[in-house]
Amino acid sequence: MASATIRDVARAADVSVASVSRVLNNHANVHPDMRERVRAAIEALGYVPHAGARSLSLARTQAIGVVLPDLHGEFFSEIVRGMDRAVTPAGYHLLLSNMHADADLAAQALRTMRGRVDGLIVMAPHLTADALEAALPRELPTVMLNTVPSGDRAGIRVDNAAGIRAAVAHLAATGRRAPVHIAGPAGNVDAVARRDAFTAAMRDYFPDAPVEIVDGDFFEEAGLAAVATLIAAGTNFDAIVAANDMMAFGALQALRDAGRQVPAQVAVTGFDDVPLSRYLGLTTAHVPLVDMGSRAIDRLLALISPGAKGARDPDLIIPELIVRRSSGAPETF
Amino acid sequence: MASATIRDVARAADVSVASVSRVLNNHANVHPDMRERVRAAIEALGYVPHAGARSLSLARTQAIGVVLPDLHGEFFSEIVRGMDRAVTPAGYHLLLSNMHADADLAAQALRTMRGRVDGLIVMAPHLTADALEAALPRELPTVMLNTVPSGDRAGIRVDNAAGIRAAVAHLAATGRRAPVHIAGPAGNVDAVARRDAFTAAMRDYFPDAPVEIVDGDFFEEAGLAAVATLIAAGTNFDAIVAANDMMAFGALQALRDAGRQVPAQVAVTGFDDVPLSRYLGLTTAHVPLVDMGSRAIDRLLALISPGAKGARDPDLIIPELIVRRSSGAPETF
DNA sequence: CCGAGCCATGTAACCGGTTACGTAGACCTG
DNA sequence: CAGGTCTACGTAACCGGTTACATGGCTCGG
Repeated sequence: MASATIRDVARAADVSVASVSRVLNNHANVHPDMRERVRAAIEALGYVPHAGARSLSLARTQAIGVVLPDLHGEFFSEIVRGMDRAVTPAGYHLLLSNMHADADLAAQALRTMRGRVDGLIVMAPHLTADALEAALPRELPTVMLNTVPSGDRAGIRVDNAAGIRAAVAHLAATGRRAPVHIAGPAGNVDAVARRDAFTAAMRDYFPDAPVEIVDGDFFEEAGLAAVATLIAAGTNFDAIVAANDMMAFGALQALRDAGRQVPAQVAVTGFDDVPLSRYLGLTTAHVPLVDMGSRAIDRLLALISPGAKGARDPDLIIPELIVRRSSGAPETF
Repeated sequence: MASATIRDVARAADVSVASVSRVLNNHANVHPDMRERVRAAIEALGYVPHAGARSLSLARTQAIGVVLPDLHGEFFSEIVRGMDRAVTPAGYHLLLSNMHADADLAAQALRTMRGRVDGLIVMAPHLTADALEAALPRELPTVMLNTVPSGDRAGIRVDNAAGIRAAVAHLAATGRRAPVHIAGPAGNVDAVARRDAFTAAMRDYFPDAPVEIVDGDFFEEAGLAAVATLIAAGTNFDAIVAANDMMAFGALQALRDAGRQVPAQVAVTGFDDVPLSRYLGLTTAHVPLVDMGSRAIDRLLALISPGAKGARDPDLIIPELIVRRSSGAPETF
């Protein structure tokens, strides 16, 4: 009861496999009679071409690999959604794979993509350029998302510094005195860039205030813990610049639990603008996540087939600060 | 500059391709010397096995296909996350594909999976059993998620009736008088089941109240529109049972905009318990989305390789009502 | 010292498609 | 009517792996 192959069809229609293939792929110079015979045989046998075999022969899989740190949280799902949007109309599929923190496992994950996909989208904010370059297959078109630029690879990145700077500027403009930063994990490029940007922006906008930074890990719980730490230490602060939205949510909750009014006593800002932020009224640096996903795919497809690639989107995405009620804007939701 | 093949490695190590293959797959009876020679050649050439070719030969792709209506909203991302969790440790990949509403396109999407994946997870609450059965490849192990049961296919489903009934019972127990339902799209199995369940539950818990149902489509905007409709029509209601969370969110917003107090004047319940619900304090029928994804994969993997399949999870998931502040519980968030 | 048995390895067929090349016949042209 | 084109189709090689089977050398028991 194994599936019919192209040879079965050829036999049933009493023609050669080449002819069946020609019919399948709408080649020119096929006699209508034969086309009909083949069509009938295909129908009768319920034949469906074997994509794997086709890929091997054509050296094109019509699939593109997506390698992400993990699928946790809205951040990644939004990006994947954007990719899916762009990939489907182009007739490609998305092959998901998550890349673990460990560099060796990451390399492993990338290797298994060989012969499975036509191109790669890699998001590895937690790997060093060297580790990544060592792991990336040289021959595969690749687009990097929010990853240290490596060699001459194509990439799309968010201007972390601009986002943080906008948040700090906004806090200064609205009369805050002592912002603190909840940072992301140490090994993460984005986290580091945001942390550094915070320090720099503080020098510019709050030259007299001390630069207070609490460590976090991009998860909600870290936001909770950070606020607890600040309060326990008696730190003086009236604004929190979280390195991402999830930690900002944790901070909001902790502040509420501690009885501190937001935004009256403390303003809170995030980074990314995941969908949740709109609902919770979080001021945040908006990153067009869905768009980033689509763009990455578009770039990759252009790389794969250098035909009609349209206008090329910029490599650097400048986040725009969306002011919501967590930083004192009038209630809008 | 094309990638090295196994024959290149064989030539470089001066052995046969069979031997290289044996080394690659850790077969028994390979002399250590040869193993070393081959290893060296692999290293020198930077050889990486071609997964596509391997798949063709072994008739196993180590990939499983996931066919979803679309990737919009947290509902699907959570499920995919669960799948990803389960699939990675098993050494499989996830191949995403979205299935359009149109039955022909859906069939098309399913066909292109042939020879690409070892099994299929199909979520098609919007297709009829016939259309689906016609489109599904017969030879491919398949698990259906929230889809009309078709033939003898394995499937995992949510007990829609139980979820709605629990919500209605809760509203009755907390003294509500006139609940209304915001239904999902007409062609959707889940939506229909929930709608019917609402009617049935109303008969049991509110025998004297009229059964009021407004049409929706599972999107947030429909929730907004539904409330607008109800208010415009002057309908008397003090509770809203939305067919899913997103519409409940829309309803919450519309109620707030209209100046109606939640939960004092109107209670609101949802269905699914997407992550957002916890943040917004929405009472809802909790569906273990991540879990459902993992389970579906586990079931499928068991189907693919009938070895040590462990305890089999139940096919029917009974949602548990999580009471939050939207229906009058004390504020917990 | 011979044959059985085992070990390490090579040869070649196979997985299921695509396609370069060859060819037989139809048609045209001078 | 010979020779050239064009059309429709078949033969077989190829994509890059895996593996059944064959083979040659070794060890060992009788």
